[in-house]
Amino acid sequence: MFASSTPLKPVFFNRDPRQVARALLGKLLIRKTPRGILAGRIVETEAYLGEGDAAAHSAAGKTARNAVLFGPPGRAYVYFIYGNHYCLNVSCLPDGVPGGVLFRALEPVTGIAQMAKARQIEVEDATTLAKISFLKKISSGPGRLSEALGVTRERDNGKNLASPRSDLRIVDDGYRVRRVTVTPRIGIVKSAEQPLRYLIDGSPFVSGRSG
DNA sequence: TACATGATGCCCT
DNA sequence: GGGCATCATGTAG
Repeated sequence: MFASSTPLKPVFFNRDPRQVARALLGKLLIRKTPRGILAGRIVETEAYLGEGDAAAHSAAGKTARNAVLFGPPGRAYVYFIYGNHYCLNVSCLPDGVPGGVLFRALEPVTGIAQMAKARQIEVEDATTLAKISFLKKISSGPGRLSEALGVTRERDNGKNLASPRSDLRIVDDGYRVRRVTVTPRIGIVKSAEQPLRYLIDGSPFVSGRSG
């Protein structure tokens, strides 16, 4: 499966987070597990600029927690928040320059039953798997998609998402995004007015109530 | 060592 | 549309 897919190269991430956030829409985020492949199409992202962006974790300088954001591009930055949830980001820009993109929502593509199980969502019968209302519950939100793919800081922080050998990686399967919507970011206070949230226009799988 | 806070999601209304 | 669980991290003292 995904035989025609091309793994993204590290250079893909070696640029401004705004460019990366937009370019990541439509790509596949893939997790290899002993039980099978899990995959989702990226439909919503947010850019965090590092320097000059008060909302970014890197704003106050490099610490043990956020060191990945300051490292080489294409690495997973995972953090724990609100005592409940993990959030997955990817580092951008060259080694030494902070910046990243937060993955906010995926459209489930492969391993849907396994992802639903990880999310503790019940599958009543076979027809459930095709319902949009069901699919939307699996990975429409940063904490949700992390739980669906089993992403934790302990397992995945610092992992190279651009390596074909990695069990967590991003590939291009040739899907073309028709139209992109840009809005302010979600759930932040500082620098909340900047339009740095990117969505595939019309996708029912983005986070939030309306879609 | 203590404390405030947060790039959220769920449940209830 | 709003309350709340729950804890790692950073900063102040």
